[in-house]
Amino acid sequence: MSDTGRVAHSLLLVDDEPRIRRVLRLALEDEGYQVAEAANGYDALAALRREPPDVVLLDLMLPDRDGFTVCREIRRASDVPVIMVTARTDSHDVVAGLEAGADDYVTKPLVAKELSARIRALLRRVEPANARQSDLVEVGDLRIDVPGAEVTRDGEVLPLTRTEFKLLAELAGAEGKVLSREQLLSKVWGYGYFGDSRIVDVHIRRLRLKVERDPASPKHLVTARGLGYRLVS
Amino acid sequence: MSDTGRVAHSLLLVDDEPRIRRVLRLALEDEGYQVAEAANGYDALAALRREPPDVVLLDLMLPDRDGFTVCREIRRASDVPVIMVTARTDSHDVVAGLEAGADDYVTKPLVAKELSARIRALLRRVEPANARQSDLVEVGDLRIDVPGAEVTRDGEVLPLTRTEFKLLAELAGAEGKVLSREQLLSKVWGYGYFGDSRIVDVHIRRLRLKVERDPASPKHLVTARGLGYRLVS
DNA sequence: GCGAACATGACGGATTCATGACAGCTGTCA
DNA sequence: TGACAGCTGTCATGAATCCGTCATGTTCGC
Repeated sequence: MSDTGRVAHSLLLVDDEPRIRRVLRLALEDEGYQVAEAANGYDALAALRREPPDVVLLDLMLPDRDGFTVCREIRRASDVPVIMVTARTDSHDVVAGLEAGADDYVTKPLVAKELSARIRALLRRVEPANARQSDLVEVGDLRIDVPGAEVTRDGEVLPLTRTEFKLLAELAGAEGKVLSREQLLSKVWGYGYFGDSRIVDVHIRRLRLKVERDPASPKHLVTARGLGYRLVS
Repeated sequence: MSDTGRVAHSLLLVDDEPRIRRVLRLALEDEGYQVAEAANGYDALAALRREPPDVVLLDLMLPDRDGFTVCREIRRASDVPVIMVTARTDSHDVVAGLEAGADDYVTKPLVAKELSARIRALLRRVEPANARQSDLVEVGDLRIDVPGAEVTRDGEVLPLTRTEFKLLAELAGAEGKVLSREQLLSKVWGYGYFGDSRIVDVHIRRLRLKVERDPASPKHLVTARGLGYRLVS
């Protein structure tokens, strides 16, 4: 539960004013965060899928899209914590921001210590949920070693590729729940992948060929027709 | 996935001013929450043990102990979401409140809509972790695993299709209440569906064939002539 | 007994998924 | 650098099965 020995938390700072970014970045780095920047909504979404941060700090006034829209777009594929950081203090904006999916809403001028405290409070709430994925998952005769990126059956290592492993690990982390193609796409391929969702089918097949004893009638990687796939013991 | 049919969320309102409690209670009940009250830290902790709420609203100025202390005491025994509600706007207090374990910190004078939005944002973040229990519905000898999209009887999996499953899950969520064809149409088929409502009959039949031991005289999926259908144990 | 409401069985179109093939890309190793 | 193997995403095809509709039979309430 404690943060000892943990790597610095990463933030994505989205604001169109270079000066504000600079000030905030310095203040936040001072607080021990690792800060990435984006100047508009488009860049933010790209950065998000390239390297998902622990928290997004989102300004409302952006050159391309407004922050509400960007927030909704983020939420469409990601659960990343979002804090709206803006000069607009009107209560309607606060409500709109939170309704758009933001977790918190703070107004400029900012006090760095307070922002940092709010980030910590949010991380405290979110971290346990992320940590819930245990390091070793056993499903039927499969042992999935997540940090080791290795899957064994009867002590024998199965030669999975990276994508195959990430896919299997996601399904294993969901404890038998059905995951839709879209969920799997955003988790395995990353948020913002726009290709055909049939790619999931293909990789499920490749996984089955390696993981299932009889790939023609899969026991573990089960199809939920019209819904997605799930992993069962 | 949706909250349809969910009971109201419960709040515990901790403030020593009866007048403020009254105003807040009315405003929050108006927003659809179920509100309990406590006038001091001692009562708050007792109420928390007796009947844990979904969210605690905690004033800083309390007659017995200050809010920071109460918050820390709450945290010692519970992960319940806490929002500090206070007149003290000083940034140091905000930081202290959040460091004491609060999830959010809002200052009076309050805008009910904003407070409500912040409560919703917090619940949105917390709910998925708590949701795990209500995911499994048992009706008679049927076990309906909603996230797993699976129904079992005597440990045996019933091969339901997507529509059949959604239909059964809706009926199961209503606990013996009669649901009209129109209600079922809008919940299972979605609001935009304009076809014949007899489609419900057909799927009820298909469900009976798979779910009922004697489909000719259904025990669970009961017809309410002229009204709709209901699921009974 | 009559009409309305529901049950039943059948059918064709539409979805959805499995499967195998293939070309582009990436990283590796000589 | 160039060859090469392995990984990835795309596509076409075919099979399975699901779904909405309809016609007809049955039951229920009055």
